[in-house]
Amino acid sequence: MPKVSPEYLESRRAEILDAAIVCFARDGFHPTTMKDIVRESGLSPGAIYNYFQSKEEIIESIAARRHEKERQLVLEAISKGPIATALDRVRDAFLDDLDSPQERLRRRVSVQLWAEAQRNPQVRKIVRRSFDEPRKLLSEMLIEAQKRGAIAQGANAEALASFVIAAFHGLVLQREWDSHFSIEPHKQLLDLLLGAVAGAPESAMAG
Amino acid sequence: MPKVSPEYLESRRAEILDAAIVCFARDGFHPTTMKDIVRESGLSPGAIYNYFQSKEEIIESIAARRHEKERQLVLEAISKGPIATALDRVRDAFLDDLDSPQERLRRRVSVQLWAEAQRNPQVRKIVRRSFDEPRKLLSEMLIEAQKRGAIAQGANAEALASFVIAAFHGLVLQREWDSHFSIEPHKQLLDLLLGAVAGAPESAMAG
Amino acid sequence: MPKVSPEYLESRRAEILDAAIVCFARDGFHPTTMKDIVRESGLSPGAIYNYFQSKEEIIESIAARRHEKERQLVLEAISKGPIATALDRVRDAFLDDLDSPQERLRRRVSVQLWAEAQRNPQVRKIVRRSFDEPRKLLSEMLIEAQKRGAIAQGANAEALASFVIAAFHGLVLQREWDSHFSIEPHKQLLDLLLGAVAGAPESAMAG
Amino acid sequence: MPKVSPEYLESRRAEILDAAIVCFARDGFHPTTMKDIVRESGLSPGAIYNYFQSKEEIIESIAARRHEKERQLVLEAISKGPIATALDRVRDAFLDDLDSPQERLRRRVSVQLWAEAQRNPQVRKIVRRSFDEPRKLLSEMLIEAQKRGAIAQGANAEALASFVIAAFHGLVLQREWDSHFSIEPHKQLLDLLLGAVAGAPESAMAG
DNA sequence: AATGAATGAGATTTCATTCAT
DNA sequence: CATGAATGAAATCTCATTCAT
Repeated sequence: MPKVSPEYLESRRAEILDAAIVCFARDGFHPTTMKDIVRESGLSPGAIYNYFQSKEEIIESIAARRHEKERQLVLEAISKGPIATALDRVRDAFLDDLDSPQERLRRRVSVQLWAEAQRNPQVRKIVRRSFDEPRKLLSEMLIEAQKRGAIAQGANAEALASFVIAAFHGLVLQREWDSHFSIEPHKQLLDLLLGAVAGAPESAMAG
Repeated sequence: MPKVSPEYLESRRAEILDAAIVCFARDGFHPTTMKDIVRESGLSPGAIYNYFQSKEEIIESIAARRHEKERQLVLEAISKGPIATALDRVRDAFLDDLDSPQERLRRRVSVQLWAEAQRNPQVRKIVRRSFDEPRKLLSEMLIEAQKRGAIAQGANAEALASFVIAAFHGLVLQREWDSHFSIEPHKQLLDLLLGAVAGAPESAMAG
Repeated sequence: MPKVSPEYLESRRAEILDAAIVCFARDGFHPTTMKDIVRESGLSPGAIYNYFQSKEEIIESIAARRHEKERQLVLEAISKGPIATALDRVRDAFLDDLDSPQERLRRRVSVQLWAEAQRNPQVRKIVRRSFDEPRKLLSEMLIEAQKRGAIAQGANAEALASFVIAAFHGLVLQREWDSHFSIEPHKQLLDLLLGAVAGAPESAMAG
Repeated sequence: MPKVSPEYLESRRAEILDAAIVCFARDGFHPTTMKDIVRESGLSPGAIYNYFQSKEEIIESIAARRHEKERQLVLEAISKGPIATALDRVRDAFLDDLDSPQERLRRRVSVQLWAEAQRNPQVRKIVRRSFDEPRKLLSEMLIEAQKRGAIAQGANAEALASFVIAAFHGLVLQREWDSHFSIEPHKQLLDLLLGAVAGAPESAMAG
């Protein structure tokens, strides 16, 4: 099976990552063995090592792909409509797929990545970026909103962006572990908070 | 030859758990070897196995201890002052020690536990409880506040409790991975949210 | 589709062997991978396997080629001049190229072959021949010299041939590993020995 | 099996090295698997790795032990008798055990070490020393002999030492691979050479 | 003839756990 | 109760070789 197209190679890489995600979501990075990934992917060990240098590199590639995916999600949500409702679109983009099985699988792996970031510097770098960049994008958007007067001048845009992201991450966890979880009430609370910020007196919001 | 006091036994167990936490916070559960724990604790492998049946049991004990600790934190915060300011006390109890090094160590292990819950049923049970019980305590308190009229009647107490906890969990992650993190602005946003809930019209809060 | 000249095939084989020698001289037979040889030769794995059935066959071909080369060296040195100075010519033929980089590369592979002969019967056969045949050639030459009276009658021609070869092999090793090595003094010692043998009383040389 | 004596540990190390030597002499370093060593030693893989960090370290330890052994052999031969016959004793010490099966095993491993020195820097260091140090010891002895007038003043002591060692190494190889090998004639040739050096005119021996 | 992706047996090493002392 | 050497199943990764194209 010689000289195949770059697209073929890329799709093989993706296949392997998808198989690995299934395994990692089930068992976590370390208890998952290469044999598990071999079984799930239907390839041979050697084939996998033709595409990735090590298990670590698979994990790091998943982290990178995940990060890129989220960045796109934010960027698209922001750009794909009137600026006034951008935050709503971001909110929906993230919260809505908390219920998609496919996405839950990936969110479980995100939780693994938060844990893995503690020991793997490469993963840590990507996880840091996955916190920093969305916060920056969101907070730029909020500053824009302030300029338009849609949000109180005194509001601390960066903190608000940060807080919204924190809430989202916390909800990811609850989606997994809290037996009473449902999305809708949290959306309303988020809106309530944003509404409150919109009208907040300066003193309440100083950074 | 045996015959030592139960207190001695308990303090030995605690020593081992403390040593394990140091290791787990650094490397995660699975990459940490029993040898690491042996080194950190200064005990021998045999000694450790006299107190715990397995590495899994150490992890589960840490999860249980952690859970119990948090439950106490909520209970104390609620009971140790006027009910009107209980939520403030809970908020402070949790947020303030996000900056204590000792506590950060333990929070890092909490992140590991979220990941581990995916594969270890025993840990999952404890993690579930650590989501459910605090939510229940908080939401009971909020319902109490509603009865007193301190919060709008229409507010969805359970969702609010849940949301506050989600935000806290998200902040634990940011404390670790976001390079711009500081607590204070988030406290203010939390207060803003609670203030908004207190005065919210029923329609905005229907569960 | 095949149909290429035997010369082409032979030159391809030689290319591969040359590339392999570079690798083997650097890393030894077993640590050298086929991938290394692929890289060094610029061919593909499949191409190499069209010329050799296995890595072992490459090693054995190198051994055979090496052996043949040395046999020629002795034969030429002996035949290319007056018999009286044949031994000098052999001596020079072998010692002089101990300083050629090309030849050092090949000598390094000879050392590998000595080691490999321990486990690979085919290589062992060739290595044995590479000890036996030159010894035989040399010793026949010495017997000739005895008949002419150039060497004492009592001299043990076979042992002397053997000893001269031993010294040469030892010098190959020293050339590689002894930091103080230089050829010239050893040539003189060899001459001194041969001179002594020429005039030795029978008693000193009985086989 | 806790807390055993350092002697016990040392003897276990030696056992492992002895088992490894048997395997290495049979198959060479790289084709020998850890499983082979496990089988030969009767220990478990884990046990072996309690004493050596890697297979490489086993090889290096064998090299070091071998080197030390030879150094002792030279030192003892030199010091254990009248200086006038020291060279004879060295000669005998080395040549005589070329026929001992135990020693042949070890010599086979020496050949492996010469090959291995090409790629393993640690082994190379030891092999270099095993060439340099004996040469130095021998040549100091020869210089002493010159001072006493037992050897011609003009003789190049260092080259002679070097040559004698080369011959010995070459004989190690022949012992293994030459089907006609026997020691005795070579001893006589060595003596003849030394005798010739003893009486050589200065011009023939200038370094 | 050439290519190079795929194979899969097998190599080295680790590590949770045991148990003789 | 403590020790730590020993165990051995299993993990990650390699690499000679094949074969569809």
